[in-house]
This record gives sequence, structure tokens and C-alpha cells, in this order.
Amino acid sequence: MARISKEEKKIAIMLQALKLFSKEGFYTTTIPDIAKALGMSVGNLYNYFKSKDMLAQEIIKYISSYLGNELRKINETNLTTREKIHRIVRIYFETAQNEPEMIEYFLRVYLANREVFKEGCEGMICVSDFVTEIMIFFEEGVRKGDLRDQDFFSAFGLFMGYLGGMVFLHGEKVLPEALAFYIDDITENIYRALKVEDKVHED
Amino acid sequence: MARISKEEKKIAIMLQALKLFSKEGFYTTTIPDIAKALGMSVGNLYNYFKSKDMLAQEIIKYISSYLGNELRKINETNLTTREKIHRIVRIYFETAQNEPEMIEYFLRVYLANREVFKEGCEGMICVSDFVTEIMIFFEEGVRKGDLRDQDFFSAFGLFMGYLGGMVFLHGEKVLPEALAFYIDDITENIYRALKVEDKVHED
Amino acid sequence: MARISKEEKKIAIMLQALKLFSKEGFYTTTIPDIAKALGMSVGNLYNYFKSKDMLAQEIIKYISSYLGNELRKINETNLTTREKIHRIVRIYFETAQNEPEMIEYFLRVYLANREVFKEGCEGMICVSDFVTEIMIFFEEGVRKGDLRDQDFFSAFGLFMGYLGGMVFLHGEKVLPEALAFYIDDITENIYRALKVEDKVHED
Amino acid sequence: MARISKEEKKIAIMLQALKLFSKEGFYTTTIPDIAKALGMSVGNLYNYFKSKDMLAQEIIKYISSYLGNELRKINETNLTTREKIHRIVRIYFETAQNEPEMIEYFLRVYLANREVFKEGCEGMICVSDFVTEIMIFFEEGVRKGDLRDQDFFSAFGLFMGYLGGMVFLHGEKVLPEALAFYIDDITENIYRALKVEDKVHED
DNA sequence: GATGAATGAGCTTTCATTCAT
DNA sequence: AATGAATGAAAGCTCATTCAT
Repeated sequence: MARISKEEKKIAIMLQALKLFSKEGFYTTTIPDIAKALGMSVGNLYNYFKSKDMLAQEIIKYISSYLGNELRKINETNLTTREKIHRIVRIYFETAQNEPEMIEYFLRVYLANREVFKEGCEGMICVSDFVTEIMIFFEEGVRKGDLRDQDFFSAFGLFMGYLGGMVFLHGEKVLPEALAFYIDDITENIYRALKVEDKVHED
Repeated sequence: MARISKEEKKIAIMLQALKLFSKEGFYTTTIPDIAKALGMSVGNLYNYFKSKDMLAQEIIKYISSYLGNELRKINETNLTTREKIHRIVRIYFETAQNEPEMIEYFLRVYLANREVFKEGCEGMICVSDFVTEIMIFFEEGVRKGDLRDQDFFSAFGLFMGYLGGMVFLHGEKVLPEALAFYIDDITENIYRALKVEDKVHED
Repeated sequence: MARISKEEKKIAIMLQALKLFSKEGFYTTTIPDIAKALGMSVGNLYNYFKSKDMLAQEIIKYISSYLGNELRKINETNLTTREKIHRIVRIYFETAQNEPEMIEYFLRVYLANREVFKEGCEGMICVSDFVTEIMIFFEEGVRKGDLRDQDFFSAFGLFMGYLGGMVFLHGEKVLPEALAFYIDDITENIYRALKVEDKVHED
Repeated sequence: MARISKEEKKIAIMLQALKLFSKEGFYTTTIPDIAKALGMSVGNLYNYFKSKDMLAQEIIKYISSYLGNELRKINETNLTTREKIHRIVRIYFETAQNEPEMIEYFLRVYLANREVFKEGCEGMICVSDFVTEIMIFFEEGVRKGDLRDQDFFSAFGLFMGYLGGMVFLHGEKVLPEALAFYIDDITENIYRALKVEDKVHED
């Protein structure tokens, strides 16, 4: 018997839609597609989400919350800044490898189809859980004297653009190696980019 | 007199479509929208491009060729590697600032709607002009002993992901400053990430 | 109450489309035409048939089944071969007179627009119910010693070509008399053409 | 240099259109298709025929004239009625085998798409050359005492329906043999159907 | 005679959403 | 909660025909 709660069903719908949106694209996935994949009726789906756009918005919030939570765990450790970067890169790539739909959704649905998120996700409010944790990581690195105190967005853009770019290349099957292969190189590159000056001279 | 050639008209169509696709999205821009913006008939548009997808593909080739050409000019100078990075970042951001549709198209149409480019733009063949120049820049930096000889994609992902990420944030109106403001910071970050080890110690 | 079942509605659509296709032609009848004649929406029509071609194919199967059934009744009687021919000619002409759309559809839609039936009605599979009964009639006539044992297609072509030709002339309003007028002549002609040699001399 | 006359060019266009219409269907063949196949421009084609429908009508007249001429030659011989039937069947099947487009056009374009010929080919005026010769053949057969004096259309329908039906089956690749194989059988069937009673008893 | 770019109405098909049951 | 038939606006695309050159 064990009835499924309305909240659980919402999540089940979101996960299925996430899978389809990220794989087939937002506009090329239809509501009937989603309903059929879930074995439920179109009409009933509308009992849970009042439009296709709203469904898309709830999904990005869900992803942001999920990833933010992973980052929070890292932020709460006592690891060095460099090790934290390593962990973040790893968590991001592992997610991209094992549950590619999350990162793909972020890159290909959320970032690309702004009209869908225009009303309801203004600014970064639908991804704030995630951004906040990156911000915390960065500020702590600065406070501990490990990272240069530069403009947050210069650092954030580096971090997320870099990781996003790699996952994109991976999705394009353009990378000759698995994502895991690049973790060390990328950690190194990010760390070098953000860390405080080396004590001695500099070109 | 001075009639417009068929090739010139094709380009005029591409530029208009580029504008609309990048601003409104590929699926939310209709062929009638494009035709109306050009003051021409829907049917005639199909005398120039045999489908909406083909139009989209020709546009990305056009952009890649345009940006590749700008990069080639930089590659052909005698500037130092660091100065070249600075120029590349600047050219990219200037383009994003002055002709934002090109970069937006790249990020939001080409990267996001893979189904549109699946047949005809396999791999990176529709953006090869651009990628090739980045590759040339990188390899020359390595050859001159300025850049570490790491995996090309680790470097490419950093470069393009970073710049793309910043432009995205700019497009989201999330950046507190104009793009130009970040040029120096970003040049610095990229250079630090890619350059060879400092002669002395290093963590 | 007494709701109409989905299957019944499919048939209602087919009958209406049959009427329009046969009267106005396949390409000159539009889906909106059919929907309007049925008082339903265009979109809903596509809930029953997934394309215009599929609709056309289901109609020919329906006709073949209907006519095949009529022929089966004749084949199951104990009438003489000659009487059977008479009945078949009569049933065909009566159908052409009272429900002309069926025969017209056969002649003008199915036989003429092969591209529509190319995929899905290969060979004669969409008209097999009908062809099978003609075959049965012919083979029994041979077995009983009434008809010459000639190539099936020579006989089939005579039968169907003749009847089709007459209905065509009738449709063209070229015949000075009603179809019924010709039943006896035609029966006689067919019978003479197919029956076994007369016992005595021969031209 | 030998310039081509306007009339010759009209015929060249008709022959090419005939080929395409009969093979691809009237509605599925476009004017640009025809122009391209002829290596001429769309606009120029309209200098020869003022509409697609008019082109189609001129073609059927051309075919009717061509076939009528063949029949006239047969009618002018001194052959027996039976031999004439044999010749007519043969000429028809040979045409269907060697220049299938003519017969196919007759069956699939002219007979099927009445709306195209409604205005301009009322009744049988566009095929009168051909029909007239059949009529002459039949009346002479009657006059010579070879054929029963039955309604003309009963005889005409048999003749043309039968031959048309066989060619159709041939076009469908349903016939196990080449058309020539059936000439004798069919001649026999037609002759038996139409000839005067055998002197002695009868069924 | 010849060209082919241009028109624009109209086609088939799709799909988010609603609502009677 | 659940169903899925029904809606209808709108999409991409086609094509007979025209006309300036």
C-alpha cells in the first residue's frame, strides 16, 4: 500500500522531466512525452505543475539545492583551499559523469532558454543555493590568505565557466579522455589562477 | 541601380536571424518573425536557406569564421603570450559588448540546441575556424616556453569556458561592472593558470 | 448518455474523409476540410490518425473489407457461376450507384496516388480482403468446370478492369443509361469471356 | 544552328512533364521540377503553357492523338476483327511496356484527377481522337457481322477497362509475367465477349 | 524569348492547456 | 486525484504564378 505523498510524486515528475529536458531539449520535449514516460495522464501532470515553464523552474531550483548541498559539505570541512578546489572539481565532474542530466540541464536548459525562466527566476534566485556556496568557499579562501581578494565574479566566472566548458566538451564527445582524467590539471589551473602571488618575483 | 547580390542577401538574412535567435531564442523565433524583420516574404527566405536548421548552421559557421579571423590577426602579431591573452580577452569582450548577438548565439543557440546542429555540424566542424586559432595560440605559447605543455582541452576549456561564463553573467545583468572592467583580472587569471612554473619554489 | 466509442469515431472520420477524398480528390481535400465537415478540431483529428496518408490507408482497408464481405456472401451461396457473376456485377454497380464514394475512392484515390500508399500498402495487402474473394470465386468456377483454367490475372484484370471502367464512365456522366441498365450485357460479356469452350466448333 | 520552333519546344516540354507527372503524380510534381528537368527557367515555361492545368490538358490531348493515330492505322487494314483486336491489345501493351508514361498518364493523371480537367476537357473531348477510333473499330465489327450489336459503352468499357486494369496490375508489379505474355489470352477473352453467338446452341 | 527572385496563401502537423467525466 | 479527448493557434514549409530585368 504505502501511498506516495504528493511531494514525492512531484519529485518523481521533476526527475523524469529533468531527464527528458536535458537529453532532448526543452522545446523538443512535450508534456505528453513526460506524462507517457511516467505512465500518467497529461491532465494529472497539470495537477502538480501549473505549466511547462513552472515545471522547468522547479527543476532548476531542485538541482541548485542538490548541488549546493554537496558544496556545503565541502565548505564545512577543514580541508585546505587547494584541496577544496579539488573536491569541488571532482564533485562536479562526478555528477556530470554519473547523473549527467543535472549538469546538462543547467547548461542547456537553464542557461540557454532564458525566456522560460524570465518570470520566476529573475537574477540568480533559482540557483542561489549553489552560488551561495561558491561564494562562501571563495570568501573563506580569501580570509585564510590563500586566494587573492579579487572581484567575486571574476573568480566565479572562472570556476563555473571552466567546469561548464569541460562538461560541455565532454557532452560533445570531443574530449579524448574521461572527465576524471582532467581533474588534477584543472584543479591546478584554477588554483594557480586564484591563489595569492608567489612570494618572490613575477614576470 | 547597384543591385544586391544573392550572396549579400544571404548574409543580410543571416545577420537578422542571428539577432533574433540570440535575443529571443531559436525556438521562440519563427521564420515569419525573421521574414517580417527583413521586409521579405516567408517563401522567399526559403530560396536562400532550405530550412530553419540550415540557416542556424550557416550562422554559426559565419560567426566562427568572423571570430577566427580576429584571432588570426592576433596570432600573426609579435606580441608576448601574455599580451596575446589580453588581446583575445579584449576582442571577445568587445565583441560581446558591441555585437552581443554573436557571442550570445554561440552560447545560447549553438551550445544549447544540439539537435539543431546534430546533422551538419558534427564534432566541431562548424566552429573549426575559431577553435583552430585558439589551438594555434596555445601551441605557440608552449613552443615559445611561455605556457605549460598540458592537455589542449584543459586549456581550451579554461579559456572558452571562462570567457563564455563571464559573458553569460554579463548577459544576465548580474555583473556589477561593464565587461571591460574585468579584462585585466581575467587576463591575469588565465595567464597564471596556463603559464610555466615560476623559476623558484612552488607549492 | 450513450457515448460514442473511440473506434466508432474513427469510423465516422473515415466515412467522412472517404466522401471528401473521392469527390474532391486526395490532394485537393485538406485536413481542415475534413475536420470542418465533422464539426471537430483539426488537432483532434490527429488523435485518431497520425497523418493524412495513414487516414487514406485505413480507408482503403475499410473499403476492401466491406466489399470483400459482400463478395464472401455471394461465394457462400449455391448459385451457378453465371448467376454469381451476375450478382457480383450487380453488387458492384449497386455500390457504385448508392455509395459511389467507395468505388470512386478505389479508382481515383487508391489506384491513382500510389505515393500515398507506397509505405504501408505494399503489393495488394490493403485490398487483400477483396482480391481474395475474387480469387475464390474464380477458382471455384474453374473447379466446377464452368470457367476456363486460365491465368488468374487475365481473368482478374478483365473482371475488375471492366467493372471499374464502367463505373468510371458512369462517373464521367458519359453513359446514356443508369449503371443497372448494363448489368445483363456485362454479365453476358464476362461470362462469355471466361467460360469453357462451347462443345461444338469454334470460330 | 537549326533553331527549334516554338511548337517543337512545346512538345519537348509536354514529353518531359508527361514523364514526371506519370511517374511522380500530378500534385507531387512541381513546375520547378519540370523546368529543372528541361534545363529551362520556371518563368519561361509559362511562356508556353499558361498554367499547370493547361499543360496537363494539352498532354492528354497529345496522348489521345498519338494513340488514336496508331488505332487508325489498324482500322484502315483489311485484317479480320479478331486480328484487329489482337493488334489493338498488342499496340496498347507495347506502348505500356516501352513508353509506360503515356498509359500511366492516362490512368493515373487523367482518370484520377478530374478537377484538373473539369474545365477544358468536358466529357471526353480531350480523348476523342482515341475514343473515336475504338468506336470505328467496334461499328465495323458489327457491320461485318462479327460482333454483336450491343450498347457501345458496354463494349468500350470492357475493352478499355480490361486493358487499363492489366496495365495497372503490371505497374503494381503484381503480374508474374511480362505484359506480352497475356496478349493472346486477353485477345481471346475480348473476342469471346463481343463476338456474335455461335451458330449452334449456347449455354 | 528567357530568367529566377519574389510573393503569399495555404498546406500538414504539433502541442500546451483545458475540462467533462 | 486521475483521465485523455478536445481545442485552436501557430509553426515550418511549399509552390503556382508573376514580373522586373
